[in-house]
Amino acid sequence: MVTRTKSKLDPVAYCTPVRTDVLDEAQAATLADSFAALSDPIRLRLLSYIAASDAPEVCACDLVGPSGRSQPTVSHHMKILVEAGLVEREKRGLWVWYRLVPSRLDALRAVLG
Amino acid sequence: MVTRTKSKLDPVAYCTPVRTDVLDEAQAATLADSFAALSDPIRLRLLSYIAASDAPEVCACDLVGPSGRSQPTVSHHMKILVEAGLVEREKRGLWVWYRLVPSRLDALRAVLG
DNA sequence: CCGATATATTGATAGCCGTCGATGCGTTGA
DNA sequence: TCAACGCATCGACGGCTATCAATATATCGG
Repeated sequence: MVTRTKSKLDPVAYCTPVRTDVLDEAQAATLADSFAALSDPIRLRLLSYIAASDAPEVCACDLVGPSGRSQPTVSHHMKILVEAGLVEREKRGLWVWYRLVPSRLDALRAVLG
Repeated sequence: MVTRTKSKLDPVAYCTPVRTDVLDEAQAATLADSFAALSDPIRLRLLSYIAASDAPEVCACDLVGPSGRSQPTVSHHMKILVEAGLVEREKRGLWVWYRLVPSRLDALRAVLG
C-alpha cells in the first residue's frame, strides 16, 4: 500500500520518508532544496534566533547585528528561508517581520523519520 | 537550566534544537555540514535506496545503476555521506558495503524539533 | 606474478553560492 | 514635496561543488 495521507499543498510534507521508500527524482529535488536552505550556518542561526524569541515575530532590523553579516547578506539569506517555506515575511510600515512556519519544520522532521 | 543529556561523541546530537535556543557559531557550523550532506538529490536518493533495502547493507556496485551517475561520482557522494556520519562503509574483498547510521538520522531529526 | 575486477583518486571544467558595496524602492514624518 | 530610514536588488568577486574521463589502488583467481 502506497497511499498516504499528506497535504498536497506542502511539497515537503508530500514527500516519502527517506527511510522507508526510494525517493523519486522529483521528491529528491524538492527535499534537497529544503535541506539546502538549512545548510548554511548563518541561516541556521537566523532561524534559531527567531524560534528562540519570546515574541512570535522578529524584526529584520534585529537580525543584522547578531548575525555578524551585512544587511544585504541577511536580506539574501532571509529570502532563501522564505522561499524554502520555513519562514513567513510580513511588511508593516518601514519594518519587515519574520515568523517561523512550524508545519514546514515538522514536515522536514517527518521526512527524516 | 541549560544542562542536557546528550552524547558528546555525536556532534549533531550535542547540538541544541533549532527551535528552543539560539545556536552558537560552532553548533551552527556542525549542523550546516550535516544538512549540506542532505542537500543534494543524488545523495538523498542513495540514502533512501539503502534505507529502503531489505538487507541491512547495500553493495556500492548496486548504487551506480539506479543513481544514473558515473562510478566516480557515486563514490564521491558516498564519501560525503560517510564523512557526515550518516552512512558506514565496510570493505570486504573487492566490494564495499554501506549501511545507515540510524542514530545520526535520529539526532538530526531531533534538532529540527 | 599477472590479468581482471571493484572502488578511489586526480585533474579539469562549468555552474552555483556567500559576501559586500553601491544603488534602488517604498514608507514615514515634517 | 522632500529628506531620512529600512529593506531589497544589482554587480562583482572568490570559493566551493558536481560531474566525468583518465588513472591509480587494492583484491582476487589462476
